[in-house]
Amino acid sequence: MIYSIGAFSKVTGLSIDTLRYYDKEELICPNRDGNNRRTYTDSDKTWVAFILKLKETAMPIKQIKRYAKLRYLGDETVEERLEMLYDHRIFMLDLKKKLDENIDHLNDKIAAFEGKLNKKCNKIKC
Amino acid sequence: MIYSIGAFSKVTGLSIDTLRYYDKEELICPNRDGNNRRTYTDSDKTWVAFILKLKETAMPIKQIKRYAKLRYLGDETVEERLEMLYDHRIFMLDLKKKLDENIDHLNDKIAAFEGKLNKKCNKIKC
DNA sequence: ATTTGACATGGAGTACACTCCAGCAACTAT
DNA sequence: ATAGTTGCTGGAGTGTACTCCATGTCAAAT
Repeated sequence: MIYSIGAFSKVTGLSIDTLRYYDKEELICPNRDGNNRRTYTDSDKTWVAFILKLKETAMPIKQIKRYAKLRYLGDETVEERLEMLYDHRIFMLDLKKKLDENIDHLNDKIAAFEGKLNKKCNKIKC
Repeated sequence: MIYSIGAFSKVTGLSIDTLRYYDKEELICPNRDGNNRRTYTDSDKTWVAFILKLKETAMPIKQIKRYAKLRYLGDETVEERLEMLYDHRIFMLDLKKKLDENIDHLNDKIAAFEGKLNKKCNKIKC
């Protein structure tokens, strides 16, 4: 299956401008047809899904770009990419730890507020 | 305990420029001394710690600002702030879900890569 | 034949969250 | 008294990740 930029925009949810921006940044490198128009494949679709996952966990474009470069270089770069993924896993586990702590903190905060509200309610007899 | 902007910058780890920016944005509103210099208190320290937690979980400045406004208005705004915290908790739990999914996905990806590497190793007999 | 529509490019503009700088005031140490 | 340090303001500049725009090409529809 081959997609024009408009069709690909629809299936990925990325805007046409964003796709062109990603092309310029060499994040997603589509082929071109006889009229110099970008042609995207299903393999690009898989790749976009992965990029979006990396982005969801705050991997900056530059780093994704580095990964993309390695990916386009082929199988010889598997080790290097694996290293990147190991690093990213550490980053994500750290993020998860922080997030869990923050959720705990938020729960404490909410409990404190609820206590405060109850006292207030008692005072005004409701 | 009262802190000058420089001292407060050191205890919070926020740069002097950031503190002035947060003041301008009405996120942290320090008092001023006779020479119009900002004076921060220990209560501001607690507040900064909370702001940093909100920021760590991607709450945008504008939203923190709204919270700050309510906070400076005093106890009558507790209900409203509690609402914001409830919303933020939902946001954070959602973030956590996404993050957990992404970690799972990353683990799968890593496992796939490791399999690929092993095959390669077998091919070249190492 | 011309209009329409999707696509192309280069470059400007935007939002966010800072970060830096020029120019000035006031206290502090020598 | 002069230099140094710390602080003040307003405004400009930075990096990231888009987003928008003017202008132009090409194939298909009318």
